[in-house]
Amino acid sequence: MPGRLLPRAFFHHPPQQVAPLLLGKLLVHRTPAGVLAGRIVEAEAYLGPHHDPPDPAAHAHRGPTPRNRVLFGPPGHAYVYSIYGRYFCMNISCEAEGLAGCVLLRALEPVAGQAAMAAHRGLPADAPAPLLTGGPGRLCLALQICRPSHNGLDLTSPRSPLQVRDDGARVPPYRVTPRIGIRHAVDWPLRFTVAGHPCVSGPRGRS
DNA sequence: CTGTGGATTTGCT
DNA sequence: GCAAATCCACAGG
Repeated sequence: MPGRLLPRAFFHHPPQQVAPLLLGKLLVHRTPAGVLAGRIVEAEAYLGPHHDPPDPAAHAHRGPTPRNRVLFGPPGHAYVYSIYGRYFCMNISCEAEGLAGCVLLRALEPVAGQAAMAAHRGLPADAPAPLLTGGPGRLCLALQICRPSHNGLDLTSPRSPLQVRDDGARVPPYRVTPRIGIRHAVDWPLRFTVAGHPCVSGPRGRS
């Protein structure tokens, strides 16, 4: 397994602070069939309901529900939810227990298990990387992350099949933009993208 | 290249 | 009932 497991303290901060630090880190999924891993190149922060002003785009903004309860638990856990009935998206809980900030992982650069990722996505083995993991729904399909199996997993446990690791790569130069695909707070600068990376989602990897 | 609509979970009004 | 942190297929220019 490449690199060092990120400790819980890494996530014990507000999401707008954690999100840019996640750029360049590895999301690693150990499966019975092999390791699937990608480097994070795009992430969005969603603020908890304690924040002033409240973040109307966050799932947690109306308080805990059966779906979002892991956001209100300790930091460093996976929050996986289904969207539009077809796809899954993955977040990492941040801040102290009771504070429901999180970071949505929106795009990865494939690092290990590319052929398996392509198969999971229903694409030929030599499909271009952006089609494998460029987008929040795509990366969950490629890495086989779904609800309920992965929802609530502790990403900082050495025994967890799903981890975030640091292989020593520096945080790359990045841009800050408004978040994608939301209808509220559309101008809040909470999206962090690796500058010019082809796997960043949106038209032509919109910066 | 652009735009449109379908698939069908979850939770709130 | 409907809106939502999406992706894909397909139509038209």
